[in-house]
Amino acid sequence: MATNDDDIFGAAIAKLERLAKLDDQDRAAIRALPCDVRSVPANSVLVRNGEETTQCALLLGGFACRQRAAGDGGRQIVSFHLPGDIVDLQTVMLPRADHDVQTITPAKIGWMPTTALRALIRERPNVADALWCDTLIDGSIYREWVLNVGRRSARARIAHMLCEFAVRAAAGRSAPDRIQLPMTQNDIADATGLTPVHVNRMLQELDRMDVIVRDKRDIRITDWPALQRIADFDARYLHAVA
Amino acid sequence: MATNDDDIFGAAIAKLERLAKLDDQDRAAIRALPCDVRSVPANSVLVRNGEETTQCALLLGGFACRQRAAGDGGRQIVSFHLPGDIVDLQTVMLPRADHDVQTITPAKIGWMPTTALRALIRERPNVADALWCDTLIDGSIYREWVLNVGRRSARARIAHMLCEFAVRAAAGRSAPDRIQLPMTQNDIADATGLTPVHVNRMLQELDRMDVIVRDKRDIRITDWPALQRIADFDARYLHAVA
DNA sequence: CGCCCGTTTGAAATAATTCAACACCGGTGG
DNA sequence: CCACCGGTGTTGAATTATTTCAAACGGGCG
Repeated sequence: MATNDDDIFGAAIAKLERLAKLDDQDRAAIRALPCDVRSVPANSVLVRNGEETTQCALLLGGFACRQRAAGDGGRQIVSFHLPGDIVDLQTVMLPRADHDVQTITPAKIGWMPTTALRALIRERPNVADALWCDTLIDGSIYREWVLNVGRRSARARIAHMLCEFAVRAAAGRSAPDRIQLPMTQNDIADATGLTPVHVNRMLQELDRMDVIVRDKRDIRITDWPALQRIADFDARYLHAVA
Repeated sequence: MATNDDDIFGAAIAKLERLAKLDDQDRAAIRALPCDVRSVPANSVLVRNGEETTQCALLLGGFACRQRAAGDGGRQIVSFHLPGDIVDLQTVMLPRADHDVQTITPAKIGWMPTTALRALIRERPNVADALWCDTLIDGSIYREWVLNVGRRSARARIAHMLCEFAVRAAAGRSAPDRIQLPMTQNDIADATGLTPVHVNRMLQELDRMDVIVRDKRDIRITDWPALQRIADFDARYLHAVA
């Protein structure tokens, strides 16, 4: 079971394994999935609102975001995605996408036919459980985001986004203290429902408050408890991703 | 297959049937679900954040909302629920609740053991498909809400909430023109991330703009296209609930 | 070198909040 | 039967968080 260069499913399996018990057959079935690997530049659209899809994108490397466009041209990022995430699992059941998914860095994508995923789900109940858990956790994250943009101050929203990203990037490992943000301040603005200039000012404020220190997009969290407090962050909504 | 008084699953089955093909055995299996029916007053807590649950609540009559509490005492409603909704489906896979569910009117609830639901999902793939679709649509609605509170003006947020509620209440039937809101302006405020007084002013504004006319909580939509335009509402995110 | 993207800064404008008071209504109890 | 009461809705004025607009900076890259 050593991870070799071809084990593109490593991160994804590790993630699913945190959500449900998988046996050897389950793992083998996942590894047997046909998967077309491609490298794409930043800002590539992986899923487009309204389109019908026959392929599912597994994020193998790099970062992506899920977003909805407002009628006035504004956009709202509704989630960020890390390596190991199946970025459009809902197209397995709901073929017509209701939003966009876009890479925010250069990324490596594994494309899998939805039919193969569907078959996997029917044949491997454990995998189905894990994937269902995954969508439920996505739902939980969305709920937290509604709370975040709906009821928290600008400063708290940004702190919260940092907290979430830090613990998700840690992926089960502990104590996230340094994060390399893949997204621009503009992206943070679109994720928190704020203006880029206000995001900038709030980041400076968090810096002045000595809870983070910034070196461009490299952020060191110097006071994790304080950041959590400011953010009103309670990791339980992530359901033991940690 | 005539609906009798005991057919408490009518609304739920109708809803699932809109999401996936069900056969007679599927329907029979659903109807065979053990279900303990109770009437509860308004503001009853059905699911409490942090608690482990062994029962799932099916909303048979009345209305409920799903909400998260902010650390400062504020609350954010993240969705409303109508008769036929399984109000805490995620507890089937994720036993520990990450939010609250509360009735907003007197309601009739059918309590079902999660184990029975879990067994149903394992044995009836069609039902599993329908339920999965349902959770995916919930996710889509959450995404729309993130956009709503994150990027739209107060007026648009409230208009959007009205639009969504109107088409969901219509449940497949067309042209919703009159809706009886079950929630207070305070609830609307908590759902849109606004203040109760601002909600009040915006409702008045929509009234003055002649797109709705109000008689306490009874709202007649007099200009549906205009309301949709103001709301930036596009029903596709509801995925053919209509 | 020059250009573009992302970041930073300042000042003015505004949407929404806050606070406080009042009207209304159905229900409850004296 | 009336008086009171809490919850809901409404109004006004002052305050504030955030936006808007505009301009400048810096650094990586062709």
